[in-house]
Amino acid sequence: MVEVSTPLRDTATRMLDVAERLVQQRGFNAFSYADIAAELGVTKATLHYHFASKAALGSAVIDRYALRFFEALAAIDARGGSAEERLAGFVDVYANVLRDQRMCLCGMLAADQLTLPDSMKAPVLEFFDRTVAWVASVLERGVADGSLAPIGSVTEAAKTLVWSIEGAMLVARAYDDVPSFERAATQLIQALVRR
Amino acid sequence: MVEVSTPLRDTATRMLDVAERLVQQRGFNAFSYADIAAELGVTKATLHYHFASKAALGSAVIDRYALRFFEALAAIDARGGSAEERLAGFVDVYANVLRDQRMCLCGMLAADQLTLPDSMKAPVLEFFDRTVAWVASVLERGVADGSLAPIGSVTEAAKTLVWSIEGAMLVARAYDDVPSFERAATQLIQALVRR
DNA sequence: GTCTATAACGAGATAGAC
DNA sequence: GTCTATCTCGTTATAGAC
Repeated sequence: MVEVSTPLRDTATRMLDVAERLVQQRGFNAFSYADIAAELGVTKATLHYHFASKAALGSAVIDRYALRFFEALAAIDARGGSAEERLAGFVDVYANVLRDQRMCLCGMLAADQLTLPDSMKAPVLEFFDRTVAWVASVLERGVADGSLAPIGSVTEAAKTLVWSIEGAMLVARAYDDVPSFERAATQLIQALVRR
Repeated sequence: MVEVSTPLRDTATRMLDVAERLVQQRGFNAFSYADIAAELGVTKATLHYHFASKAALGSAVIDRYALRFFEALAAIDARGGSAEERLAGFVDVYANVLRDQRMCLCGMLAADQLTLPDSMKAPVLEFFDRTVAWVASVLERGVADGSLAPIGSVTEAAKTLVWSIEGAMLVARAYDDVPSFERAATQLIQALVRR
């Protein structure tokens, strides 16, 4: 029997929710335990019980974000569709984050890279490695069926697309201009389509 | 007669130098007056004499950075050359910043946008507006002589290029991988070349 | 123009009661 | 699991001597 009096999300989970949003909106160095505590209506000491240090909290935020992100990419694959449709789905994952006035978590952490706790540095790069690998797999499919014609190697083209989308997201968010992000992303994909 | 005993750069200028580098490397929220004071061998109080607040310092950093950046773009124009050559020169400006392990100042501040002092927010967006306008002028030239064939409008293509280069720079810096930045930028430009 | 000294506050983190 | 209370340190900023 499920305990019905259990809150929908426990404190640790709600803490991750708030921390994730604050990192995406403000960066790792521009939020504090006090910010989260105020929002959740608990004390800072409570938060330290769940995540002893800010570094531990940050690592947990990355882990959960990456888990969900790559689940979303797997869902795109599961849906099937052409390479071009999959790339559109990929862009839509980013657009949905941006609509929430958030930057990609790892794009934000890339900006903070030099000041991050050591334990957080590698996971950020792994996120990009895996993302580029997924996009490369989509480009492979498009090259195989003749629908896509990237300029350099598939891996280089994937890297260019992912890194570029991060930049479009970064600047579009500063303008609070989601449509411009979508136009830029569409242009980047069109550059890969055989014409 | 020039005063020869004058230091090569006065304190205010050296302060701007250090602050600029720290913003580009660490972000606006991850450096302090104490960091600059330690590096220059003066006290924090001395720094507050030159720039009363961190917001004033930040604004001065943006102003000087923008001045130099658009001088560099003007120099590219003065040199003449094809649209493609001018875009290569544009990318080289960014690559030289990246070689110093720095992010574009305004790209970094775009990440910090939500937490910036109000006085710094508009200048960051103006930097991007002006940069896109310059790139658009180069694309116009390329379209006019038939060497370039951007996918959408010239302005949209310029926006895509500038925002994408910011992202390539952001992620490449996290990897400390300048060659990958240059390959990505080359691909972005190639996508604009008539083939 | 630079200094010493300090104010006023917020950060991350811990001890120990409940 | 959450609280109160506290520690230590770093932050921006100012007053006033030199």
